Amino acid sequence: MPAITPRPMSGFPELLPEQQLVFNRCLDIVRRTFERYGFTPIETPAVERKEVLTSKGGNEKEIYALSRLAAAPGESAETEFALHFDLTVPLARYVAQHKDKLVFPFRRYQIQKVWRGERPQSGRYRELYQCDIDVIGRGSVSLMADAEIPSVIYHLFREMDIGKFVVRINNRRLLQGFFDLAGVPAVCKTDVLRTVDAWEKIGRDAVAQALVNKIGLSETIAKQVLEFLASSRGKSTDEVLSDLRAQVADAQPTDASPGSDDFARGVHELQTVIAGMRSLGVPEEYFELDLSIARGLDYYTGTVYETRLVAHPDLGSICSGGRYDDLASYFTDEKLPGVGISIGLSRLVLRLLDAGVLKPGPATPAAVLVTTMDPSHMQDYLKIAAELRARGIATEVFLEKGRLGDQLKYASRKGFRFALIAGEAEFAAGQVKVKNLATAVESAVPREEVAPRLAEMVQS
RNA sequence: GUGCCCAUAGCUCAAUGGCAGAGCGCCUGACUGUGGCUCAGGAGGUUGAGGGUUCGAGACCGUCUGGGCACCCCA
Repeated sequence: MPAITPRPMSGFPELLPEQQLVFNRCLDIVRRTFERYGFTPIETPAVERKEVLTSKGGNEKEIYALSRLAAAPGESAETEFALHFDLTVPLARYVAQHKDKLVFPFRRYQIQKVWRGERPQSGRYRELYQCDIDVIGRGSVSLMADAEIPSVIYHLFREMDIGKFVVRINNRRLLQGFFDLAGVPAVCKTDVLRTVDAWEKIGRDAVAQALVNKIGLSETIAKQVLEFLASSRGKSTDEVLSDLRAQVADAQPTDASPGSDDFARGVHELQTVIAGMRSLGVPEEYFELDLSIARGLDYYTGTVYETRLVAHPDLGSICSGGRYDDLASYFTDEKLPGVGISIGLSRLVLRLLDAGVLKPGPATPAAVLVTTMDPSHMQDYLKIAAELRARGIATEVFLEKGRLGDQLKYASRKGFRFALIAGEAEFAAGQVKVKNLATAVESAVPREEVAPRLAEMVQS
């Protein structure tokens, strides 16, 4: 009997090799796309000081702290560190700490695991990968950065081949301005945004009820808010924009409704960002102006994004973010505005594997298995493998003893595309047999041409 | 933290309170120079744990542990 029975740890996903390869391919696409837009990588420690992590009023119950298993007498096993639960807080600390050495606008990407001490459920993990990009300015950041972000997302998910998706976009300033104009009390605006954000989940009627009963809006104002938020449904982007411009013209700024400035500015921002997205090549059918997108987090001040898979709305938002006025107010007095987005890659890839949208392939990164039918020729097998690797062909040599049948079985189970077979007969003839494992077709190749020929075959 | 549901072989699941099983997977052989297919065989279980009811519990009852789902929050 073994001393310890291995058990899965709920919320800490781990993958089989064929799944891990799919996951890593997605990671590669994310990284390549980020770099194609000039985002530069950074990595921060898995832990931060507790004071840093709790600075934004993060939910302390969901933060894992670091402690030692034992402490010397009189010492505490506690440490001042805890695991980061997102990458935004560490980024804020990092930028504030290094701002005099960084070049602004600072465009960084960060792909790391984060930890959340919550009860796991489907698609909710306690350890997960986040992939973040942000553009951070000193004092200001161009609105065109807001347009670049959805372009990155578009190209990234297209390459990942995960089916049709829609980046939904809105502007918080516009919403805030509208709320002012509609007479929503200032203290309620955050609550209204949060409630509105649940529209998709609980439906229009429930939102209406919550606005009146929980937040205390008057029936009239609640109705006005709801009608506005729903007014983008089923309309083209340009229709919504022209409706909004008409409303800007109607809204006369008064002391009673100071929001008209914000409203007008929000509409203008949205318009500018959408024009930028179009120039960057985001097709019309992959984005959507949706006035009901609010995002629950309160630090967003302008553009906000959410991305959904059309065929899998149950996944929720697979990628979301927005613009904020001040990234690091807890760590520096200097104003550092920015815009960014975060992809929850663990949720995305694991759920897509589960749903069969992404299909696991081979359980090996190698394309070729060199079989070793005749151990007395082991040195030849190793040389062939070295030649293949020198040409960049991922190659494994079957190093154990085994019948050829067993070696081919190993090859097909692991999903190699080609097996090289050579025994006494082939060596005598100066040849090597290349077997395509999918088609079972074998071809004899002169020994010295093996590497170039396979390079071609692996390509196609 | 609150509520609901679940726990039998590696996986998916059967078994009226009466001998713990099937399919898939895995291993071996048919096959010492050819994988997938087929056939034959094999391994694998303290029925999550420990109590109670009973002549008898995988099943019924309560306790613990683990897991899933919803709320909360968010990726």
